[in-house]
Amino acid sequence: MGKQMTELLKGTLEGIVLALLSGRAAYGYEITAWLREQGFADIAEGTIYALLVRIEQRGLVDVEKVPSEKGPPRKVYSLNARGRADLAEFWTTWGFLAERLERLHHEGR
Amino acid sequence: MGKQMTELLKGTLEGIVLALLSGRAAYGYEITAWLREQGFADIAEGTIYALLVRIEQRGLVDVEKVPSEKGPPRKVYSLNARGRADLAEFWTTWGFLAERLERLHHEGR
DNA sequence: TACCGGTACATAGTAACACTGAATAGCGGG
DNA sequence: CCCGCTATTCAGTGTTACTATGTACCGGTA
Repeated sequence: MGKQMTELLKGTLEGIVLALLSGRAAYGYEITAWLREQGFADIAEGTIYALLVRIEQRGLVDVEKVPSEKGPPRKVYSLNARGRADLAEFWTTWGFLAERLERLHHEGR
Repeated sequence: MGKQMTELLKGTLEGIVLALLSGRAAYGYEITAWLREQGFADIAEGTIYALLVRIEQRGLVDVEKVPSEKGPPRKVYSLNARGRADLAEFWTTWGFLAERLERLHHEGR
């Protein structure tokens, strides 16, 4: 993956995962697979698991262990109230940034 | 500044500065002031100077020392060919990300 | 039985970046 | 003569994503 993408993902990736979880509960392996489908081909599993640990420790998600038919038990994450508040704040921050970049891009300033 | 903004700026700030320099040459103090005008109120001066050192060492900009009437000499940065190539790549990467986030935001997935 | 591939999670170490807080230095005005 | 504005630099810190593994459970197959 490009170095630029790596740096741009810092901060963004968490928002992406929170946004996904706002739609439906999911577990790490599933999230990784979904990201790959979305075109984020090279996001390492370890990255996602580390991110999930972080947002859990910050109290943004609720966790439930669910047995799997095909392997070790899944840790299913779902967004709670604090997570939704954090996501809303993320969209605000992102919107601010995206607006300014869009302007920069098209004005060629 | 919000922690989210701090993280979102990683990678983005460099693109912003490169975009600015693609329009006109500028020096650190001036860039900081311009960013504040654009609404990035709390970007530390030290951050910009460190960024300028980085892009200079990567050979994305040309530097010229210009005496100032009001203080120590200015280091004026201008985008060169490699910088323009890097900026183009940045816009591609940014576009990919922005598109996916826009979709996530409006589909509520 | 023994092995392998797919599922699923975890972690130690590294690199990159923005921030904090301070120091240095030139210049003009009160 | 010091204060404020201009202008740059740097050491130390925290956060994040990546690399590279390791662990573990399961079903199928030779």
